[in-house]
Amino acid sequence: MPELPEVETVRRGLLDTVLDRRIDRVEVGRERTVRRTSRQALIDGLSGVVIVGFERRGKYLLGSLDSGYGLMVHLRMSGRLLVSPTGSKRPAHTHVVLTMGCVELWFVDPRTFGEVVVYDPERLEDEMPELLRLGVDPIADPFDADVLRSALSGTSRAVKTVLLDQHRIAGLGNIYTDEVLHRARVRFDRPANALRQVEISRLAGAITEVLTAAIESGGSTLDDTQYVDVAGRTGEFQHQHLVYGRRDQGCLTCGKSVIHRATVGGRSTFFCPRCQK
DNA sequence: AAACAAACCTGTGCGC
DNA sequence: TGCGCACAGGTTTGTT
Repeated sequence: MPELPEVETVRRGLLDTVLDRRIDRVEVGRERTVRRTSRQALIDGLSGVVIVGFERRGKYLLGSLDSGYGLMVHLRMSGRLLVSPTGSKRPAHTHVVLTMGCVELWFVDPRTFGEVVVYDPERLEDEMPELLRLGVDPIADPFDADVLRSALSGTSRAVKTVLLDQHRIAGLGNIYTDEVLHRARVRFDRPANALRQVEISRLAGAITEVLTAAIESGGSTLDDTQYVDVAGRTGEFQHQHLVYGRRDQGCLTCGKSVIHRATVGGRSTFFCPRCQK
């Protein structure tokens, strides 16, 4: 579910609600959520601790603890972080609860693909190796056509597949990849290393513009309302989707074709065959 | 190297 | 109403 704009929206919500609050109680329901370490490791790592910062790398949410340790949360497909008054009724699938005085932070995750981990930033290679392998973050890092050209170089895989590869570019998922390719007028199945310079420039511009606009809109909430921010509010960027989920509907860009659906790497892909070459 | 499938889970929506 | 199936925003792993 959540891609870069949704994770960024959650990050900003956490800065406003739980930053600098001491964690006085840690509850872990489903141990699967803390499978990388253990229930006890999370309790020991967070009890009595203050979260003093939140950063984001791609879809990874990273908290800094006053103990010197780090807190990593990945929402994967169905994870949500919600902040509520202490004692509120918890939704189904609430697997972790951090009580911080008058508020509680809940990690809710029906499909249990998500993760919550306390790690030692000095031992990243052992404890959070994937963080070291993430590619450029188009919002958090300097990003332009040259950076994108390097990220796309050396592979003939379909450009959509490469944009989804978190080792090359961190943060794009299935929704935003399709939206970006449409706005750049590039077909999803073009070999990444065969794009012309002008196309790479359009793509870089579209990535920055779409992600920035989506963050301003608080992310995208689809019909199932799976994604909401820490206060339970929906995003609004879905109203600006031009292709995602619009199979057989008229193209909003050219008005002359309809949106087609294909499958790439097992993922649904939406595009306009007339606009995207 | 790349394409594909399966794995991890639960919920929802659809056709019948 | 109920049943079975397809499908879902992510990522890793293993197989052709």
